[in-house]
Amino acid sequence: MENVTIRMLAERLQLSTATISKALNNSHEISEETRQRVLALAAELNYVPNPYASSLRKKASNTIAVVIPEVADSFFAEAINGIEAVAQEKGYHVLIYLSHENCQKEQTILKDFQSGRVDGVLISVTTETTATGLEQLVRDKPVVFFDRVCEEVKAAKITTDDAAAAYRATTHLIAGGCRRIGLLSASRQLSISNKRAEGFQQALLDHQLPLLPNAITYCTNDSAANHQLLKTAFLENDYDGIIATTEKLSTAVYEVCEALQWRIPEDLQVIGFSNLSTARFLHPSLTTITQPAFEMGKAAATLLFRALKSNNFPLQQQQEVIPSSLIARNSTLAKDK
Amino acid sequence: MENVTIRMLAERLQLSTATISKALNNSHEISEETRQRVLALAAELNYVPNPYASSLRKKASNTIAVVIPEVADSFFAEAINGIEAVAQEKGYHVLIYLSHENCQKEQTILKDFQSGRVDGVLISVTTETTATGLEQLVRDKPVVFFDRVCEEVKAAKITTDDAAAAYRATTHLIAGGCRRIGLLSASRQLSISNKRAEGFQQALLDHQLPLLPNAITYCTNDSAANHQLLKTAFLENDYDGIIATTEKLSTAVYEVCEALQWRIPEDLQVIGFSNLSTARFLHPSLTTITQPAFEMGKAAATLLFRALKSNNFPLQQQQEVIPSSLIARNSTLAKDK
DNA sequence: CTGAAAGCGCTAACAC
DNA sequence: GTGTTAGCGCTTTCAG
Repeated sequence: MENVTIRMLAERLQLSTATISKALNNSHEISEETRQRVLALAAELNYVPNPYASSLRKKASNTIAVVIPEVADSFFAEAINGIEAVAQEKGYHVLIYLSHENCQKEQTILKDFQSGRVDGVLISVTTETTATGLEQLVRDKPVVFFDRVCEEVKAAKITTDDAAAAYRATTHLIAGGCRRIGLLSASRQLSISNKRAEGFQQALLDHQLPLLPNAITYCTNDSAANHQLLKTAFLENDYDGIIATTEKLSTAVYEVCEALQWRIPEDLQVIGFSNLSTARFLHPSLTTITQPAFEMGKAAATLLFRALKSNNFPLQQQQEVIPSSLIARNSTLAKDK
Repeated sequence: MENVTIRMLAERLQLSTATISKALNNSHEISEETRQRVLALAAELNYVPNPYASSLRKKASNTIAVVIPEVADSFFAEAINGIEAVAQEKGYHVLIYLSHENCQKEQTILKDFQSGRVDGVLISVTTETTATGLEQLVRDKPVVFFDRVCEEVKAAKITTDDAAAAYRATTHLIAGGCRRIGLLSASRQLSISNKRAEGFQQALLDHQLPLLPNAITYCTNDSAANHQLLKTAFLENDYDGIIATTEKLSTAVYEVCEALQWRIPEDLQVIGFSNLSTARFLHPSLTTITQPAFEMGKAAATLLFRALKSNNFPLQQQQEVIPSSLIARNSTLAKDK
């Protein structure tokens, strides 16, 4: 059976394609009676509209893009959930693009968006991203950054309280008796990484603790390389507390401690930014800064759809900070928050 | 700046749109010289083709759909990674749909595929799915099932060695001294669940162990309900070993054991189907059946693209079973494999 | 090697 | 209320 088109419906009902189109789109200029006839026949013939014909004509695709570095990270997985929930409700489709922490790939992806393939974009940038390409994208169409935002670009942003979270994490370690605290950062560029570093430094300052010369270790995307990097850093700096600012780095700390036979929390107290549902079952259970991943995805999508619905919504000025929470467990000694 | 179209290029170069189109598509009927001129101007004006116009005309979208129950599960997250890697390489786009374990939602999603929005579909069905709708889909366009396949439908399938894995898991528990083994199943319908159950039963049989009347607990998608269900099952059946056939159920077992103050592995040995990278750091470290998630996604996508490339590829007959592996850790007592 | 023309399926003006 | 017409931007015969 070949595809049923609006034209076939028109012929069968002795109506024009325009009428059919309007009837199917619940236009108010169509009488209830013909509307019903059209709908009935459409159902009978199992008519399914061709989205591309419609998109071409309307210059709107009912599709949004989600661009993230990777998906195998609880944060992004949950964020996608939040995004998809909203999109499904609004009848939008979700195209997913993984940049694999590769700025080049990200550029290629962004370039494609100039085609009109998507009506809007939700993006969390790579660790290497600069403003290049993003400025243009934001000018072209509705964009909402979430979590890993690009500071330089004026655009809608959903973030969590990065600096405050790191401040709290640091304070928590200090309360647990740590004096030589290290921070593992995912990037020198990423504003959220820098904010976390700032919160960390401020906390040290406020508690009259010196910033160790090698307090901050900048990690890469290569887990084997990171392992080596951390091992060296741990041995050289003799940390008594560490803050891992990503989920992967949190796991890496456990691996390295195992390799070095350092006990957590006796030899090293650990706090990690992580959304792992199993954090409480780790050995020892991991004290976490848990980000509101699902909510952030949902908030970002909601914002995007508001902009998609009304043109005069000042999207670029929207900024939302959703607080994270510190959950104290056994990888740190301070029991309060 | 309004969108650059093929027509604008044509006017500027005093050529026809047909020539431009051919030049851009590297048609061999175009002279190298004009091809270069066209490409140069396209680059200069930053021409980006409209994918929907092209799709409408060609009746092909260069887009595939991935339909999965959820994304917050390491298995699916890794599978997406595998899929996306292949798709990106082939220049395809990936639409993602979450069925949220809801058969109704899944139906709605499948229905949309009749529109020609996607050229092919990769799907892992919900725990409730029946053949309804799937038969039609498979008739309509290339489809590859992965992991959670639908037995009744004749179609390409990528699975892991479910029965064998469960058999091995059971044998492993028996080797560790378990005599009252329970299995936590995600579904009564799902063929992979049933195969796991079969492998389990066969192993008991082969080792002359009786199948407890309540050996198999069928869980739901509601984690609170599951928690209660497991608690009751654990107390009533006094298991000494348990096989959790999904990642979520594995975590649930840890939760319930904590609540009941049962020690793992002394009171209950646990083995879980899980791809969690942190399995080795759980307390106690979790013995797992680890599925080749990334490979399965990759294999499924590769198969789909083969079908998309050549029409006479007998896609529906393709079946691939990728073995899983048992990784013995401290939640079970047997140390061999 | 290049171009003219026809249309993919749908929608939006504008008539009637 | 319904129909006519003219495309959206691209690809594909088929002529030349």
